[in-house]
Amino acid sequence: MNNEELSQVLLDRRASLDRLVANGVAPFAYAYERTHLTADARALLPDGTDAGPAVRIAGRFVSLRSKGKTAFAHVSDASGRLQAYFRKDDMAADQWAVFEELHVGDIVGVAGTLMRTRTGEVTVQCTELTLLAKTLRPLPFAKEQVVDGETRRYSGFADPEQRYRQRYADLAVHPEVRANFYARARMTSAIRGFLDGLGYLEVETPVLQPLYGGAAARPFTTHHNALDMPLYLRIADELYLKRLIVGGFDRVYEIGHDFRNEGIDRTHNPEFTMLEFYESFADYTVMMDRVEQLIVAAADAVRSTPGIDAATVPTFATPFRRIEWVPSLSAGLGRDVMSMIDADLVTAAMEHGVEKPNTLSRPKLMDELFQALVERTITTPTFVLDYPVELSPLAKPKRGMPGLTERFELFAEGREMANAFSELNDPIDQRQRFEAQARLKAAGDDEATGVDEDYLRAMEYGMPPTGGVGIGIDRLLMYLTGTQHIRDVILFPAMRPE
RNA sequence: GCUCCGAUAGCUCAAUGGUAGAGCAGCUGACUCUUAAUCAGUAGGUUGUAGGUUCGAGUCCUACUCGGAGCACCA
Repeated sequence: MNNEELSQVLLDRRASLDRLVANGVAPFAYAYERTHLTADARALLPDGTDAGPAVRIAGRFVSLRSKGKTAFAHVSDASGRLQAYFRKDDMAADQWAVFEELHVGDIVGVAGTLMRTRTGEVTVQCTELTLLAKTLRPLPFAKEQVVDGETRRYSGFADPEQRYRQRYADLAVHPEVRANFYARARMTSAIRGFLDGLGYLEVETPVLQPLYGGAAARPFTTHHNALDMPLYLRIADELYLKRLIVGGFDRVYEIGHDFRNEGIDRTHNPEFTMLEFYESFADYTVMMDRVEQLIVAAADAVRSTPGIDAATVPTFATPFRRIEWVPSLSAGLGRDVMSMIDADLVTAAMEHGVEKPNTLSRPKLMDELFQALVERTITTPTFVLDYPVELSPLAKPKRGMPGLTERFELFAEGREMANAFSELNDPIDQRQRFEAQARLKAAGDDEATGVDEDYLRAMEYGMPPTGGVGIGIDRLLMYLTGTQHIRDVILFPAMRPE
């Protein structure tokens, strides 16, 4: 890009850079030895004290108020922000000359002693200033004012498109956005700690798979050149994790990305983070306990994250409410769903706003009705138990209830939070389920999966009774932080190219 | 994929079909405890892209691009 294409503000920044270089200042430093994070430095000056020790802090100028021969700025780092005070008489002439070239957004090191201003704010009185990185493009910092304890922003960085496309700028100017991602890391760390504490082994399984399975979804396809074969990006981790159960790792989990080639909206990103965990010798009732404890641990981790409003994070009474799929759907319909003929289900589906019900299979119809009549009404965390076998090709049959499986889903705020079952470990039954799926696929259902012969071979070697759970990490964090858009919990959400 | 809404200065936003503006940021100057600092001055634009209507288009029409909301899809 030549200078004629740059806007005036960008040209001004480059001119400032040129002046610094002409005066022998290196505008992009290699390192800075800081002694304190800003939050730790502030803690060195307790209430009632007006003078403190020398500190060296480093960060970005997020505000700058020049009064001629003095100036105040706020320096922001990962821990927060701290005011710095610059006074011409306290600084070497060449240092003051550097200061006069600085802009909001510049990254600096500030060395000086802690003081308290007339208005009571803890401040570093700068004696040595080091430019660490010159900003050549203005960051859209908002003016801020604290009114009644609340920070009000004026003319901030508000365009959602630009905030997602330039997440670096969004993060740089919005500490509360950074807080969401600190919360995300703390949450996954707490989940790992919880599972590790139970003796689970964290593993990694293939993302590129010759067959996709473990869920009903359209996959992304790709091609391996050397092998000259199609590969699919996984839609679930499930079938590989259960191969590991066969292999003798009796408690395994994976946190990783799944990929589904579907629409993008408030709750869907084409790649998203899934937690799956499998436990030998456990059935789905054990897994309900695990899920309850895991979600409580995740919520505690989010609640304790600095910058997160703890009052907005849900608290939970355990055990969670438990309802059964068939009776709750029958209650919603006002009649026994299992005795309804298909035509009656179509009629009921139309009454409840299901689109084109006559194109749907019986299990899909029932599922649509369940979503409309039951799922959307669930607010507090609730386990829904025992789904029809047609909807659950990988789950064990329900003991004493033909046609149902030992499966539960956890719902909260109308959204699915977890899906789990007593895993099917009978290879003969599993083959029949796969073949039913293969018939659906042959009939044009591109979400149905085929027969995974290798998985069946593994199961034939003997798979212990196993309980398994899948939890969407992004949606769990959305629920715990009260965010409405999945883009707010994913650092770089999918966007069309600019 | 469908419907509606939107795109104007670095940022946030104005502008009956009739000379494209403001605040902040920038630049120049004043100001040695400020905090949306203040004050004075100044500069900054192919109005998302391409066509069309019109004496004249930021504004009206068409198509396209990108985004938002909703719908569809997503067990």
